[in-house]
Amino acid sequence: MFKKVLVAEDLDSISIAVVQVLEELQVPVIHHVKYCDEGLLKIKKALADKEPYDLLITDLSFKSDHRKVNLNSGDELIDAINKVQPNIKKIVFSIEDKSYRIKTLFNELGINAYVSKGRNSISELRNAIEGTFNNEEKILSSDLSFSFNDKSLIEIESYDISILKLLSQGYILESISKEFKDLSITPNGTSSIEKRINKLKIYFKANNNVHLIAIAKDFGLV
Amino acid sequence: MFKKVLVAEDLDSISIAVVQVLEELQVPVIHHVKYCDEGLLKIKKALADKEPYDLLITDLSFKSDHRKVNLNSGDELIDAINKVQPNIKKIVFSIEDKSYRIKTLFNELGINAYVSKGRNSISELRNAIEGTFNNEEKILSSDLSFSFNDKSLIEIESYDISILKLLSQGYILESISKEFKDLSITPNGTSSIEKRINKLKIYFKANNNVHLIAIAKDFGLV
DNA sequence: GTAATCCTTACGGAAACCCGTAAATCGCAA
DNA sequence: TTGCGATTTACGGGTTTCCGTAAGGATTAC
Repeated sequence: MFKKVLVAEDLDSISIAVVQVLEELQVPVIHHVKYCDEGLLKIKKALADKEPYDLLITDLSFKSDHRKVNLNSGDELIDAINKVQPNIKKIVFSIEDKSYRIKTLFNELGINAYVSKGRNSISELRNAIEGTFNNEEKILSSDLSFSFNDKSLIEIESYDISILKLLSQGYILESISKEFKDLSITPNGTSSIEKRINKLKIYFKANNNVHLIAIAKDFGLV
Repeated sequence: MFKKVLVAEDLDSISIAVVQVLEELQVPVIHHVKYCDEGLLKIKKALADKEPYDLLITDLSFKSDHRKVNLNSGDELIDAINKVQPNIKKIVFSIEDKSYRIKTLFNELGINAYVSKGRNSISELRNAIEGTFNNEEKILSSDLSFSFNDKSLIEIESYDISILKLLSQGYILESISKEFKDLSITPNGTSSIEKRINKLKIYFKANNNVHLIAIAKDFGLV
């Protein structure tokens, strides 16, 4: 079993249960942080001491409070860790259940397992830890039923996300066009952007822009 | 201390910790349900058996799964319980931290304490349970700093929420007006609704309707 | 080398919005 | 009843979205 595990989870009510699972699995060294920044520090320190962690279990969303932080989310934490210790095993344990979000975690951040917090997530988490230790690939808790071949949501690319983001910030078509020109993102004609928004509206069955953004928010795209 | 407590919480990772707290407080009977419907059933059963619960601790949001349910949220559960056992003490334990939401829980559903899930929520929860037992009123976990006299968000009433809801569902002004006429909600002229939306835009510093809905979503108003 | 296709951009009219002003209605008190 | 103030509704013009059509440019097929 893993020898040294780091848990990044802000909610104390949840971390208790996670640590319990690790103890049951006889992991000798279990560390727990409530902020992403702390997590990165511990990883770096352990590397410098030549006693690196072999597993990270992290949440995605962290509450913000008075404390000023650099890393705001589990995504950012993983990204930062990948730069210093890319070979560490990574399990994400989060409430998120949108396939779009989860797919990018596997494909872009190279996580080993995803467990969604739910009614039986503790046993799912245990399975994921054991599976990861046995080098299984792309472990998904069983209540998530989407397939990695499902092209439906993966077709929505970062270009679309950018449009949705700007729309949700109150930009009008013309401003988006200008912004894209400044960032040299193409296509950037108002008409092309308009067409793309139209496709999104058809795809999401939205009546208008307002509706579209509401749906995008529900899907966690922005 | 309380004699019989019901915990309604779908995430197993959290309920473990909540039950632990209750055990530490020497509560003799602790029951736990993962669905709101079950919760209501247990309350009714206990009443019929003349052994009613004296405390309810519930989450607000419950994940939906294959199971068909009547009650979808903690709000609905509390509302239903209030109809059969209004005198039961009620503590809400949720991630939600928007003052608007929390105020309505106290004012309209008559809860006794609100604890927001956070980095030290377990001790906060313990305090809330003890405070509720000692008949303290309107207990709020300490990381929530808003005051009940703060008029800023409470001014947004259900009328505004209705408008935002319909907007987020893709309704145009005219449709909203018609809908309000059907439901005999006044004012219902397109112009009045327009004006109200305008106020909301000023209040939330939104550039347009799209922006407004994005903000409303972030605030958890819809 | 030409044609077919796709992608980007442009244009125009109708619908919906945005925003200010003016008229109508309602509640209340003199 | 009358008059006043506040709220609700109506109206109008400018802006943006919405949606179809089409021109220009790049890539691919033949």
